[in-house]
Amino acid sequence: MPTERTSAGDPARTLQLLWQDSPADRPKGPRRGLTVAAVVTAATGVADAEGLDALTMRRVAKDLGVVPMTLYTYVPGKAELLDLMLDAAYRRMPRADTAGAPWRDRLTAVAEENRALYARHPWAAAVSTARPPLGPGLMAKYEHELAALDGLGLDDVTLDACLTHLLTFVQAWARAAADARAAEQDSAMDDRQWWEANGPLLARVLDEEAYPLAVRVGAAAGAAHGGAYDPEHAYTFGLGRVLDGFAPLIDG
Amino acid sequence: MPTERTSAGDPARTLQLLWQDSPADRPKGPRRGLTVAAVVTAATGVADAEGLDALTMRRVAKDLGVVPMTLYTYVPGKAELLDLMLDAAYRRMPRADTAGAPWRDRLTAVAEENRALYARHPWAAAVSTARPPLGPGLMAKYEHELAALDGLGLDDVTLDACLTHLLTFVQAWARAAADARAAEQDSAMDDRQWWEANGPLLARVLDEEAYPLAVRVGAAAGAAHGGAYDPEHAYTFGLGRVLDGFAPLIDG
DNA sequence: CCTGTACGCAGTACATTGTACATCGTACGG
DNA sequence: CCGTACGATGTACAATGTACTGCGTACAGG
Repeated sequence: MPTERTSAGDPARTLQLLWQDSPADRPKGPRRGLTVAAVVTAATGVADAEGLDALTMRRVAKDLGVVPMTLYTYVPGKAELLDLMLDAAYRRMPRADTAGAPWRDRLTAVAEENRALYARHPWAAAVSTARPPLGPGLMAKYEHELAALDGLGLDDVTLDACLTHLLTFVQAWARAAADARAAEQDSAMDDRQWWEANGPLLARVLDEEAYPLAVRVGAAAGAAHGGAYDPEHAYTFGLGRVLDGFAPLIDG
Repeated sequence: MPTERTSAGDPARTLQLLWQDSPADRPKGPRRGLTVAAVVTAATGVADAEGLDALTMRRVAKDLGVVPMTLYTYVPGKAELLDLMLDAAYRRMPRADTAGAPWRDRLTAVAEENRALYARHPWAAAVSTARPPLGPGLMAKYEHELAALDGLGLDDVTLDACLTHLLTFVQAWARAAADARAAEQDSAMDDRQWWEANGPLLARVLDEEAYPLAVRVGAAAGAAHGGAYDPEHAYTFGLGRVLDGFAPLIDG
């Protein structure tokens, strides 16, 4: 099961698809029953509703009423389809204009936009973008987010590093939240039930003398969040730390 | 391809394996040719050398000179095997004693220990620990890392949140670094070659008027790191931001 | 109008995965 | 000395991405 990754296909073909470089309709042959956009939309629908694991070529084809192999006349393969899905998702992101606002508000807005992206498309958090899909969606997103950090006195390299750091935090958080939801679904146990199932067993082997801090802090954290992982708290706390981490660079 | 996840199996059985609750040898039947530890070691070796994708039950069995199904007499399934692998890796982590050192040094040491873990076991970064393997390795790790943050005036809930934030950063960084390496291997192109392949094609469609910041900052960042993603810089910069983010909470 | 050809669509097929199931053989307790 | 419990084996299945092979369609040139 390879990790899902963008830009795993042929660069030229992928870029052509991303920028729709060839609107030149082929006159020969039977009429096309679908469009690339329709395939991307269907695939996104599957991934949104049932996760990346459920995103199979067979499933997308079924939703479109065609046989699996038909998809391959629109898209070179699953890797390129993922690129198209992600760039399209980027393209659809709302981009609030926060020009003139304090920098913390501007960066908070960027974080929120990304959080909303992952809320709408949880699968997007799981995709590795070591080599991003170089499409119009990513470009618009990058330009917009750089603007939120521009003019604060940071040099370009630091500016890029700050943006990467912020986006890495939001993505890591989204992954953790999605993983928690997935674990809950797969095990048919919520966090509380899971701890209730493990706690007594763990207590039998766990030497409280050996792990005093773990027991004390673990209990406190568990009690504070109702015994469960609390994504909301992790996000709020983490974003605060990230912004405080930027302050020395920006405020001087 | 489900996301790799810990604690996906039966809690009771998993905990028993993790804590080796039943050293009671069964007298009946043929002698056991292997041990659970041998299976875990072999599996870790495969994952270390060739990544999680290459970690298949067949492959581990082959390395051990047995038929795939034999593994199932030692381990309930692949999910539990992953738990054992991860907890064992946690158990083997060196834990430096930094008592008395300044808090930044102590947290830097924790970060370094985790970075070393992911350097030795890149697959560990990819495993979701939404529900961690509750074994002796994790407990020792948790206790040790809490100690690095204890006594700084943080309440227990904040202490736990800070540790989570730090570990999330290191893991996210390790994932990015591993993804970059994997992309390089799979595509047989390093970052520079990839950009050389995509750059000219991208230039044809990319309107520089439309994305001035992206072009400017992208060029600057690319030039600074030799045209490639620079994990070392991302780690150093990111860890600095994380620690600066804690400063207001700790230094007051 | 007619026909050749290029191309969209469909069906079959294969390698790879985790693991359920049934079978076989071993070696200790009585 | 032998029954039985249990470890090891081999076969089998469902799901996946996608290569390959046809089949039929519909436009271009005559």
